[in-house]
Amino acid sequence: MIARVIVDVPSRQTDRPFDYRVDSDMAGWIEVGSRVAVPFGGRTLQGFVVGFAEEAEVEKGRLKAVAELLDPMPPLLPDLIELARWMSITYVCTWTTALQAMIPAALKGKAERYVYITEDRGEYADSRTADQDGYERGSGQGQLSLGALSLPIELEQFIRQQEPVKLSLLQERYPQWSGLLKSALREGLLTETVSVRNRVAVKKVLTVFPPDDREAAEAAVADMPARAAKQREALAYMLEQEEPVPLQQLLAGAGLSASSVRALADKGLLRIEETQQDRDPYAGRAFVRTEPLPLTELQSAAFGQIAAAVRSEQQGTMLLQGVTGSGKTEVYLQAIEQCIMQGRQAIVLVPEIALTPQMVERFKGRFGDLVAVLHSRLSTGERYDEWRKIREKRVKVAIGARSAIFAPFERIGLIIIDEEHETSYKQEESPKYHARDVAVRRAEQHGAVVVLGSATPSLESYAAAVLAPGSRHSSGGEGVHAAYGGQRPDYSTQAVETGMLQRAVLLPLPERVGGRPMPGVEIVDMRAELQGGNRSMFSRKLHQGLADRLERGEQSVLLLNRRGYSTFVMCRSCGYTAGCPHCEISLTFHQKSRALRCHYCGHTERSPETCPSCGSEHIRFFGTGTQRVEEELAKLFPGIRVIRMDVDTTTEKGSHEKLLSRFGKRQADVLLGTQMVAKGLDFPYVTLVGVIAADTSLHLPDFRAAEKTFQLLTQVAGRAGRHELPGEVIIQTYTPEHYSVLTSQRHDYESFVREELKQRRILSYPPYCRLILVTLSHEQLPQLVSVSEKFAEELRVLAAEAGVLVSLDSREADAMEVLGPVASPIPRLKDRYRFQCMIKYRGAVDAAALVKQAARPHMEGSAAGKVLIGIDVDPQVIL
DNA sequence: AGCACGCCGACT
DNA sequence: GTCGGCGTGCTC
Repeated sequence: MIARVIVDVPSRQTDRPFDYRVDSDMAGWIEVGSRVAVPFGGRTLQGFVVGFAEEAEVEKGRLKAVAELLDPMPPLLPDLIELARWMSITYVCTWTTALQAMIPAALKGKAERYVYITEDRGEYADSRTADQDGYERGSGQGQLSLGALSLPIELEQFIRQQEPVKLSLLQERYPQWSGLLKSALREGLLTETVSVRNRVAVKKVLTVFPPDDREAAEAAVADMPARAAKQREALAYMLEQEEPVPLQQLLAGAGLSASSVRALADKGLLRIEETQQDRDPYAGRAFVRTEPLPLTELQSAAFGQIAAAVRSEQQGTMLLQGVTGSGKTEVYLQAIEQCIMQGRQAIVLVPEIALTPQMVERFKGRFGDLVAVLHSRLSTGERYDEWRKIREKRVKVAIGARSAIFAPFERIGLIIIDEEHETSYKQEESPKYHARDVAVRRAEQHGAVVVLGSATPSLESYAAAVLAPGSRHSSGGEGVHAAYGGQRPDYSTQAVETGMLQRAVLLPLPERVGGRPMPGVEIVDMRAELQGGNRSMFSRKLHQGLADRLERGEQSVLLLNRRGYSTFVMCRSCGYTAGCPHCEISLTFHQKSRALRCHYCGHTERSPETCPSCGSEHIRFFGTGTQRVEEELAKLFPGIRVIRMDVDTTTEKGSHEKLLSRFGKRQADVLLGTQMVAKGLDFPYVTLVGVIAADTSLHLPDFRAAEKTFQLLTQVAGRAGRHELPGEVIIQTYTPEHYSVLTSQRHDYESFVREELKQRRILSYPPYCRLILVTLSHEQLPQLVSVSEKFAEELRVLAAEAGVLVSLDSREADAMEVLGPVASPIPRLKDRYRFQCMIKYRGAVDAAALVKQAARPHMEGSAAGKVLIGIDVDPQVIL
C-alpha cells in the first residue's frame, strides 16, 4: 500500500504529493484525510494523505515508510482534501497552506526531535580504547566519548537525567555545544527519535461513577462508622446520581476532600476514571428552549423556496435580501430544522463581530446540544473540542466565523452566510480565500444550498441573482425590480461575470417584522456649517440631537471611521508632516500616550514638541479621530458618559462584549466608535445615530469605496429606533450630493445599485469582469521596478500566446487586460516598496494560472536579494 | 522550509 | 594546502 502525502512545507517546490510505503500495522487505519508523520529529506514532518497509489505507478525501492499515524480518526475528509486542492489553484497558494487552514490549531503539530544516549554503539565499542560498557572514563572525568569526540560531563548528565530529551531544549540550554551535539548525532554517540505532538491534548478529568453495586453501597452507607462521616456523605450523594460526576464538582459541591472519595474507591464502592472532557465555553449557561415562530407571508415564501431547494439535494444559491429587522434569522432557523430532519448538517457563517452570546443563544435555544460554535475568541483547546463535536458527528449545526466553512461534516444540506457583504469573509493572509466562494464550491460537492443573507447585498451577489444570464426572479420581487421598471436592464454589450456562481435566486424580505418604519435620516452639509461659522466637528443639528438625548436620558451612537486622535501632524511653518519611517504613510497622533503611531506597521514614536525639521513650535494636529471626538464631547457636554470602541480599546479578550454590555445597561450616554459600532447592535434606548464624517470611507483608493460607504451608512442607520422609541439618524458629510449618501438616506438599495453598476460598467470593474491584484514588494526600489515590469511583460506575453490578451471593451467572450505596474496605494510598507499589477479578465480565462506562471522565475531560488512577490488574488469577484 | 553538495577567499 | 562563504537543487 502506498500513500500519497502532502508534506507540511509551504514552498512551490514541495507543492506536490510524495509517495510513502504504508506498513501493514497501519494499513487498515490510514485513509484519505489522515494526518501522518513522514521522513522527508532527513527530518520528519507532518503531512496529509491525499490519495493512494498502485505499486506499479511509483518508482520502487526508493520509497520510505510512513512513520506514524497521528490520529485515530482522520481529521480531514476526502471532500476537504479536494477542496484544498481547488483553493490552492484558485487562490495561488500551496496545497498544504490550504489544508492547514482547515484544521484547528491544536492539530498543527510540529515534529520534535528527541535525543538519547546510544546504548549499543556496536562496532565502535571494539575500535576504542575504552572500558567494557562502551564509555571511556578519563582520569575521573567521567566523560562519554567516542574516538576524538567527547561530551562535556554536564551535558551528558543532563541528557541521562531527562532522556529522551528534546533537541531544541538542549540547543536552547547549551548553545555553546550545538556543534558538538550535531557531531555526536552524526557519529552515533547520541540517537535521535522524532515524534509529532499535538499542541493541545484532549482534556482529561477524573470522574466519579455512581456505584455499580447499589445494594452494597446502600449497605455501606448504613454501616459506615461515625468517624467516616465524610465517606458516608459522599457515597450517599453518589447514590442519588444517574450520571458520572466530575471529581472536582463532587468535592466542591459537598465540601469533601479527595481522600474520602479515594477511600471509597479503594473499597470498591465507587469507581474513579479519567474521561475525556470537552471544554465547553457555554457550560453552566441555561438556554431557553424556543419554538419556531409563525412566519409572515414573505418569510414563509422565502422559507418554502429554501426548504424545497434543500430537499432537491441539488446545488443552489439563494440571496435572501432583507432589511434589518425583517426576520432573516427565523427563516434560517426553520430552514436548518428542515435540513436536520433530512439527516443532513448545516453550516452558519456569521461575521466574527456579530458572533455574540445573544446570537449563539438563538441557535442553542432552538437546537440545544446539536450546535457547535467556532470563533476566534475560544482558546485553542476550546476550539478543538467544538471542532471534535463536528467531526465525531455529535452535532448537526456549526455556527462560526469565516473558517467554520471548513466544518468537517459529511453530508451538508445547507450553508447560510449571514451579512454576506461583510468584508471579514475574505481572509487577508494566505490562503486568501473568500468564505463565500468556498461555500459555493463546498455546496457543489455536497449538493447543498447556499443562502446568502444581507440587507445590502454585495454587487457581485446581486448581479448573480438579478443580472446573470438565466437568473430567475422570485415572485415577491416587485419592490426589488421596480427600479428597473420591472425589466432587467440591458447590459448585453458587456458580459456580467459571476464566475462560479452562475445564478442565484432572489428572495426579498422588504418589510420589517411588525411593520416598524425605517428611521428618518437627515443629511447635514458640513460645508454649509463651516460657512455659517460653525468650525466644530459637530453640526448644530447633531449637537442639538445629543443635547436632547442627554436631557431625556436616551442613548446615542456616534460613528467615525478613524481611530486615534488626529490623522496627521504638520508643521505650519515649514510644512513638515510626520510620516512612518517604514511605510509611506502619515503617522496618527494618539492623545493618551502622546505618541505618533503607524496604523499599518505599528511603529510608535514620541510626538514632537517642536518641528523636527525647522524647530518651530507651530506643530498642529489635523484630521479627526475617535479620541478627539471623545475629548470634544467631554468639553461640550460636561459630565457626559462616553464609551469609545475601536481597535485601541478592544484588543483585550472579551473587552468588546464588556463595553457593549455596559452600554446596554445604560451606564453610558454615548457609544462612540469605528465601524464596529455599526454591526448588529440592538439597544432599545438608542434613539440617535450620528455619523460624524460619511466621507472617510468614500475617497479610499478602492473601487468598492462607494459600496462600502453605502453599506456602512445603511447599517448604522438601522441601529436607531429598533424598539418603541422612534429613531433619528444624522449623517454629516462634505459631499452630500454623492449617490451613496443620498440613496442611503432613502434606504434605497435599488437606486444605489443602479448607479453603482453604471460606474462599474464604465470603468470595467466587477461584476463586469473578474480581478486579480498582484502586489510585488522589495526593499530596493530600482530592483522592484525592474522585476515588476518584467513580470507584467511576461504576463502579457503569456496572455497573448493563450489568445486572451484582448481589451475588455471588445465583444470577445474571453478577454484579459494587465494594468500596471504602478505604485501601490501604500507605496511602502514595513520597509518594503510596493508595486502592483491589476489583472482584469472575463470568460474562461485561467488568469490565476497565468499569474502563477509569470511569477515563477521571480519566486524561486534563494530569497536573499530577490524580489519576493506577494500574490493577492482578489476573490470577491469570483464568487 | 532545511539540508547537502559544490565551487572561490583568508587562515593553520 | 584546508575551513567556510552561501548559490543551486532535492526531498518519496
